[in-house]
Amino acid sequence: MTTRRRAAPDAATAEQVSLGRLDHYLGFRLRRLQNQLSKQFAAATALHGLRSGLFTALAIIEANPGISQNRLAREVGLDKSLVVLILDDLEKRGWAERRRSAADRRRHELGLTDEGQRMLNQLFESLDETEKGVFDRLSPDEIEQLHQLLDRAYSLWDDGAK
Amino acid sequence: MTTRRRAAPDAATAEQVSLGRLDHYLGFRLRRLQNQLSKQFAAATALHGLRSGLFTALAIIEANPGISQNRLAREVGLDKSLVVLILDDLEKRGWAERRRSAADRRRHELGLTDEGQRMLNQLFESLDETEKGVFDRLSPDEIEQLHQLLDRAYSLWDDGAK
DNA sequence: TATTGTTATACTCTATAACTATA
DNA sequence: TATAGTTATAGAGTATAACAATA
Repeated sequence: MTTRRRAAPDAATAEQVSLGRLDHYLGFRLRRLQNQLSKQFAAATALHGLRSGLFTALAIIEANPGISQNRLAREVGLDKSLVVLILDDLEKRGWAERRRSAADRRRHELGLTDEGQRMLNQLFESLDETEKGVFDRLSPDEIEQLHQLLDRAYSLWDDGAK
Repeated sequence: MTTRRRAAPDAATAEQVSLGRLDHYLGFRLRRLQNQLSKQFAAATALHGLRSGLFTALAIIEANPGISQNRLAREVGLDKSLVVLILDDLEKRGWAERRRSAADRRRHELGLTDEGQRMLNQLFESLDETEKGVFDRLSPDEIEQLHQLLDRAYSLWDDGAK
């Protein structure tokens, strides 16, 4: 087991701080790595000042043109009232549009503008570079392994709830 | 590649929503899995109403008895003013104590109470069960693989910053 | 009556800066 | 002058409930 950051058991006064039992949990390592990744991505896209959830919303709309705000909310795991704010933001930027549905006039059908599509492509490029940087030390095989392990671990809990 | 949640490309009206390009990024899978994990853990410990950062702080104090608030802050990646609130909370619960340092009277030396130690043990048991549940489908070998891959990917960015 | 989107409200989380007491 | 801890404030992020329009 790798213990790079591990110091002596009670080295509170020394330079290194021990992680103790935390170091043996996947949850901790998952969070730690994901934090690094999202900080890197936020830094790479800082000039746009993207609010949280905005990038994901953009990507889901791209993959599901015409999706309603309600379904989008469920998919990103946010309340529909939050999605209203995200859509307000996206429309203000000119990256997405609400179109009243002809079939069900309560709904909005969501879509990207050309500008939004260009931005999304650009954001995915930033994400590509970020991930390339962070996962530098892993071989393509190992990255694929990681994908599969994460996917299998998650699929158990895909209960469609919330 | 596993595509369990993948629907037809533009199936906005069908039951399944496509994740589109997101599905090909480790950042997305990391976040998704980590969300599940932390929701499960929060649910398992809901009766205590633990504020965010409290569990981690407790674990770091256990592993580094006598640590200062400043070092704790750096280790958990929060501002020292946040750590004040967490310590207030921990003391109110009777789980941790601040003791004025004799060597440097500006500092507090942090430590767990017996009650805090018992609680932490109990919380780690909950975490054990949570992880056991979530990573049910992975073999011990695969779990160890996951540990190592996550650890190696992270260590690149262990720059001690912030 | 139920659902989609909206608004209002409040609560948590976090960052920043100013303050105090010690060094 | 610098550091450890504290306080106050403000800004995000999020959840909840009430509401209007439509089904």
